[in-house]
Amino acid sequence: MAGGCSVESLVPRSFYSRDALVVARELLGMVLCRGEVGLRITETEAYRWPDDSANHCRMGRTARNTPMWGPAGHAYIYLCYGIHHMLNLVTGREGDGEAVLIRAAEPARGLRIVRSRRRGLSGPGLLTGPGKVGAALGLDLGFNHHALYQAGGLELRQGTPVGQVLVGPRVGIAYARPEHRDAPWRFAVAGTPWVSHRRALRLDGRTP
DNA sequence: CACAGGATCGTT
DNA sequence: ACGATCCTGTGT
Repeated sequence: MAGGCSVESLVPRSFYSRDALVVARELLGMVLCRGEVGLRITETEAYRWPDDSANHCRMGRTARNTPMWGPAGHAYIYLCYGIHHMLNLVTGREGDGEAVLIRAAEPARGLRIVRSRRRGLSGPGLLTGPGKVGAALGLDLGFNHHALYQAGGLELRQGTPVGQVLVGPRVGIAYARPEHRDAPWRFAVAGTPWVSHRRALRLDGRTP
């Protein structure tokens, strides 16, 4: 009906069925759509399997992390600090516990609605942070397990190519083992203010 | 710009 | 108890 996002093609299921590191990088520039709102992804983090002590799946299967063990292309959403709904996209092979966290985006469509869901704010502070992205999309736990490759509800659509890519360590995982805490598994679009914790990022050696 | 503290609740 | 966080207030 009202979905002006549909001019871009849906990202197919096969896109997600690869290593979280590959998917995290390629998600940059793609557009998350829900109703009138479209958000162009500018920052992601990969949570890998099996060797990642920062992963919610590190302790094995629990009620919360159930979606991460399922098929790729579905949403894993969890409540952080009792307040924020964090959006992850499940990646890899079914039975692996891996996903990509969407950490930041820039508004592509529906800025009015985004601002209304974000206290009327303007500028990069609107969408630079995973809790902010969840709020801007109006997400809650009802979107857990949702298939992003199907039209309707929450969708991922093809966007515009990105230029150079920034890489750096993931945020908020000080508890992880050093080799995982310091691993450059965070990715961001270079040259845009719509990215969080930019200080810890550097230009990636091998960018197009 | 940097840092401290509170909010708030499902998960472990 | 503790978060893959955010916002506000205070100080440089």
